[in-house]
Amino acid sequence: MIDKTYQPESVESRIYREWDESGAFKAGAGAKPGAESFSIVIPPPNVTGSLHIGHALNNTLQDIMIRFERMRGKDVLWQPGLDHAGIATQMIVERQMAARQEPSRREIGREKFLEKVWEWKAESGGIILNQLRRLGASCDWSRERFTMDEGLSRAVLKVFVGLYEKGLIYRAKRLVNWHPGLHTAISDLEVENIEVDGHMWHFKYPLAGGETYTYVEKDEDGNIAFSEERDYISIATTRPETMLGDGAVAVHPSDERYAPIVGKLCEIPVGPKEHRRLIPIITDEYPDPDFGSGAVKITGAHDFNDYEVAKRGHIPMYSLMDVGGRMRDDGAPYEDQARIAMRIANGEEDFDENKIAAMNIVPDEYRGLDRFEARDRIVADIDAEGLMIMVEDKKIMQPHDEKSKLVVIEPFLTDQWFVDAEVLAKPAIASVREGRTKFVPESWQNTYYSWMENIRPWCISRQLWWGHQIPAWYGPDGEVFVAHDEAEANQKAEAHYGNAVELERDPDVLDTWFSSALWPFSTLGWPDQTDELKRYYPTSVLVTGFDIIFFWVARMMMAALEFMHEEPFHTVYVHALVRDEKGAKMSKTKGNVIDPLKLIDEYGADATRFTLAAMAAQGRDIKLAMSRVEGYRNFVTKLWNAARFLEMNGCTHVEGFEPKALSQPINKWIVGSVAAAVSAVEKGIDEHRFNDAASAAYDFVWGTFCDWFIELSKPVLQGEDEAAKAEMRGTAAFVLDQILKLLHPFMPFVTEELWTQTNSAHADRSTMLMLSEWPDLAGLRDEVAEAEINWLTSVISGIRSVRSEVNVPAGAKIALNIVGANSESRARVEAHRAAIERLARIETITFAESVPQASAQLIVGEATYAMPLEGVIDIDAEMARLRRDIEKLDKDIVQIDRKLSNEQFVAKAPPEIVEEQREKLEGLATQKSRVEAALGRLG
RNA sequence: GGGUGUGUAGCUCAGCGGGAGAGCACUGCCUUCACACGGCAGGGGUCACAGGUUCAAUCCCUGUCACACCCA
Repeated sequence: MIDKTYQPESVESRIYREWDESGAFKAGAGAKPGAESFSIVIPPPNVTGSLHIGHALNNTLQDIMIRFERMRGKDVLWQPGLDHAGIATQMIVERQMAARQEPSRREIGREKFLEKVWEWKAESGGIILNQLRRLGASCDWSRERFTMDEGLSRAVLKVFVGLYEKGLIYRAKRLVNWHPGLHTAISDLEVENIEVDGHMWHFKYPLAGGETYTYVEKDEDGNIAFSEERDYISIATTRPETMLGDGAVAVHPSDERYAPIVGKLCEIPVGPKEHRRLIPIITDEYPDPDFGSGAVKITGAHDFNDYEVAKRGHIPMYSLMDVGGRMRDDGAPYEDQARIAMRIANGEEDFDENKIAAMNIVPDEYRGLDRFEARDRIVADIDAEGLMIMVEDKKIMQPHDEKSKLVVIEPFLTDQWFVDAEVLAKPAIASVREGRTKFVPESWQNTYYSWMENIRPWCISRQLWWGHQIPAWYGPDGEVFVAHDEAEANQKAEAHYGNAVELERDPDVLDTWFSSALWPFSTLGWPDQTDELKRYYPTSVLVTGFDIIFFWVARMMMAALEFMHEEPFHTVYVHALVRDEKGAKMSKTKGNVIDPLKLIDEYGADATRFTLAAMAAQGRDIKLAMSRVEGYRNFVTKLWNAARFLEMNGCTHVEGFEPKALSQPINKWIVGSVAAAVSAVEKGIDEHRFNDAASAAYDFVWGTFCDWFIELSKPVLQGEDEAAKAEMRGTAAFVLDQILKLLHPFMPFVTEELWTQTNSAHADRSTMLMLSEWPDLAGLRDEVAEAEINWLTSVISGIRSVRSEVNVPAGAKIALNIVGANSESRARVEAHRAAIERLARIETITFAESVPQASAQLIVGEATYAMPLEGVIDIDAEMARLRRDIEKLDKDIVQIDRKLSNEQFVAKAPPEIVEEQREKLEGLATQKSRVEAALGRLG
């Protein structure tokens, strides 16, 4: 006996365990012999992560496709796993060590520290994978992979060495984004520019030797608007502390205001007076003459734009800060260094990158200060000297670390490893251009192109310990040997030097995304040519949010094309971002996060999944409203109760049930309808229109099966005709089975539970629902039966509507007189007499010659359905109702009439459209005359 | 500043060249033997605004306004 109510919390974990223990999640489970493969690699969640609503959506959609294709008999693999999240994980473990007052990682050393990280991973890492289980995700857990696994690490090594040997990975001193809190480089993508309140300071940079010039500003017509003698050039900056590292002042070559002083020297107005550095005034295309004073300071080591200018102009790039963002406190005293810098500025001394890097030109009084404290001191010192022109309050874009959004990122000149992404991007762009990989919705390809076409070198080294250590060894003279392991490096070194030397391995690790980029093939065993690689690569579809198109999708495309020579997936389905009800992005700080686990606790995993699927319309964000979740929870209950009804009415499976051999129109109609619903769901999932698929299933189950079929079945099931009863019971059981299959990809738990509970003598329960075959119901549509049931539902709805509008008490049974019915309608009435009586609350049905006095009247087709309601009926209300009907019909008639009397329409519109309109007009006119006649009988 | 997307019922959203739809909310009626997490019936919209293309525009084009996101 099916329980009175469905309790998701008591069912879900048990069913999940049963699936798992039976091996139903395993790659290829349920596949038909020789089936084509269908594979998805999960976007590997972060090992430190926990399930948020975006994951819930992402994985629900994947699971829908996976379960659907598995039931269709394909050879399915859903590959799960985790990435190692270099920065986040290392931070968590370090924080934990600090909290326990244990020695720091530097004190215990790299090896011991990594042991601790692995311990942490074993204990508390990957919580999210268990949370995915609660959602019902049917991944092949036996194949779980981790980016730091031995196998995946081998893939990383092979890719690194391979790219290095092709010259696509190189080491260079470049300006990178530096995280002063973590002391590591990060990639461009890990930086978020945030608008903050800042200042723009305007300073005087005095000309060398007290020289002067006439500064002239002209208006648009070329007339002199302003003119004065100056002994300085005005420079504006938002980061005064970087002035210390200026290598030049640049103006635009066309800027006439500064033409007299180009090539001269000016003084950086900070530091001990007697040793102030002089820097040249140069021209470059970069300064915008209309912005500020038109002159900009060039600090190559601390600004990305300046870096380019400095490279072009061979301007020295002085590094000012240490790895923690403090002003440098190393090297020789300022006085010595400034002297050398002066000779360089005067062209008296040559310089190279390394020589400049070794110099510390921070004046002694600022050394060791935090960058922001140094800023305050420098501003105060310049102001005290009277060289500050003004300070503006200004909104400035400040780079922050993308994760915490708290630490200000500094451009920092260091030696790092880079991938030459430009070369790798070319084939990856072509793959999408030429349609081998498609984005759904298509518009996301533009995002992909714009990123890929302007791609910059990818900084892949991180100054961390947790991650894949870079396979590069340095000889005593700094010569680099990139190799798969130390032995190979030693061989290479020996070949290079002619004798064995001591090598030192690069201490840095690779960006986590470097290993994630290999995910679609490294998880399948590459670099080994495994059976799985052959079966499941390339994967079928990648499901992801737009926010990692750059981080991940683009990089997987590049890596796969380079090493597999084939795209990693045919389709990239980009799903929506889940927002709160008001459309705001969910964030912990705003406190508007919806925890999917709480949703599952409260409404069940099925309702949670169904909601996400039903709202996953392409190209639009999801604003998640609780009322929707509640609505779909009700849907789960509805299904449950429908199954209970069938059970209570003996609707069990019939041996050898054949849906094509039914005799009763209701049964023919419902099997045809479920077939249509199955097609609609298939189409929706195939086209990644999950909301269409979900609503097709919902509408059929609730609106057709429950609201009509079950109601229409009651008179039969409770009647005397045993043959009709038997056919209906078999049909009902059959249709319920189809419904369970149809809904299973969306609502796996409740459907699996009902599949078990509706087991009976002749039911096909040879497998669990999860591994059962997807319905094949071709050829079940029956238009004759459909027309008949449509007629029946129109008559019943019509009568109900009339009753309600003329205020017939809901419980009152009334008489029905049918006038003017043709033989078809008469036959239909006879066939469905019991249903009409029951569902429309009719006492007796009779065929009459004329409409009785004081009747409410309904027109369906050619016949009039009269309800004599002498004494009960409100004649005025009935007349008003009929007049309203006529008015409505009139409005439609006028509209179509206008169309048809337009010669242009008749001449130019397609003939079938014109014909359709004519037929519609005719139908409306007939209907109108009948309603008018009905009205006439009352008046 | 550049780009992308979105403005449709009170709310959340489908539809996207030929009759304006769903869920929730709302109104009325119904404790009818699957389900009140229910049933039946109903009200509610110049489809942001202004032009244009078309026989025909919520849908295509242009512009305006508003909002959101991405990139500088």
